[in-house]
Amino acid sequence: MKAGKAATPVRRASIGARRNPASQAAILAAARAVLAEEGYAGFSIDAVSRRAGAGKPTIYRWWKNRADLLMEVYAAEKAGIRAVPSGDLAQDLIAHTSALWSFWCGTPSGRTFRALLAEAQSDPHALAALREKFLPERLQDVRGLFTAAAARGDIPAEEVEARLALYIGFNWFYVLTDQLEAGQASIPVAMRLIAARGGP
Amino acid sequence: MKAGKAATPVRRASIGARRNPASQAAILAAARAVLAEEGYAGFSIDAVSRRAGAGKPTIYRWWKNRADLLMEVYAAEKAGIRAVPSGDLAQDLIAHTSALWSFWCGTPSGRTFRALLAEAQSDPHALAALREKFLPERLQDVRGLFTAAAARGDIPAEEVEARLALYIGFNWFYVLTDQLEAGQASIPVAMRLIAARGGP
DNA sequence: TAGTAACGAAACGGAACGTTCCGTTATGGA
DNA sequence: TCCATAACGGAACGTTCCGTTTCGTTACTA
Repeated sequence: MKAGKAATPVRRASIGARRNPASQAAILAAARAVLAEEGYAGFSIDAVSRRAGAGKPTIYRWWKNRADLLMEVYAAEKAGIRAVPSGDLAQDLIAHTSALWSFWCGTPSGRTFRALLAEAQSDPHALAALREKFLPERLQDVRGLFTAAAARGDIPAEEVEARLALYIGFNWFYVLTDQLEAGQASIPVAMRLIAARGGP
Repeated sequence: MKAGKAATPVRRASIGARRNPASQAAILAAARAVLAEEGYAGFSIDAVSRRAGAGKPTIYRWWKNRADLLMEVYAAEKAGIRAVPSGDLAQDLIAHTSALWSFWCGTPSGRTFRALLAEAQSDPHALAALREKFLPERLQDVRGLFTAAAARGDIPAEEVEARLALYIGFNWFYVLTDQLEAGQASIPVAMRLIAARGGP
């Protein structure tokens, strides 16, 4: 058996004068598989095309570039990590971070996310999409934790942005250096600092 | 005049059976210029080779790959940002961060650093070099700020790693999203949180 | 003086990009 | 019922870049 051959070498013929959702699904699954097995280094449109048994034009019919495809691969996996404020910001942040890191380690999503950040460094359009669409959507929940804490008076409202930046950066540092496993002990300490009350 | 033509189209002939330091310097300067003008997207060995008037084998004679060259470009610029603990961790961090962001904005180094992080996402060797050599060297000073604060008893010694991670990530988030200009207001707030005393 | 090795230039094979053709397929409007 | 339409997979396009090899030239070094 050839290494890397998918369980779905099925080709999909045309279904007429409209796009075939089965092709979109097959391409997404193939992209996910390639990222899981090869990482960003092995992620190419050609590789995804071969793996999916799909033509490259079909890929570009659904997504306008690599970054676009990567974002949808990530979004398709980002399952049920919801964050509902409990009244204790530090505990909420610890729980959410643990869940996020498990998600990043237990699925191809950590690699997908790293690929996404890398892609944004060479493609200005990808960076804009990351900043203006992807991140706001993905950070909606965790931002809610901070605004809820500010509404309770636990943290100053004008410090939400800085604390959110601390939170995001903390996660990025560990995922980008591939140190999620070793860094778990830092989570509670860091989250308590981010969630610290303002005044003395 | 052609856009992007350097001020040094000088070719350097052989100086005998030994490597010519002038070639190394010209290549570094060309790499810096390409990164400044084109960013990571336009940074290729071919582009640097053309710009420097040097052959590609000469580049690979001095550096073993792109990441290696990028790291030296960064190191060659990282001039005199020294951090000496003053006795107030928060103030030290604020001062150091302001200097770092000015350095990243006022030179090609911000772009170089982004390129370096991107490169490390697709090249395992680059990631290892980043983690085990580049970062420890670059972070020596700022780590010293934290250990000095711990020695004074201002922060717990066992929290140095987590606080350092918060610090690094904070900077990475703003540089990777190209938001250094807009994010300056967050610096004092974030640094005070990172430097907060432990106990109540 | 003969040997050696770096120099710039050019070309290599391989991979990937994003696009363009091709013949096939099946829908949906006339 | 028929036919224009458009997506399908596949192949090939031209371009760019990688890292390496080959070449004639240059000038130290032993």
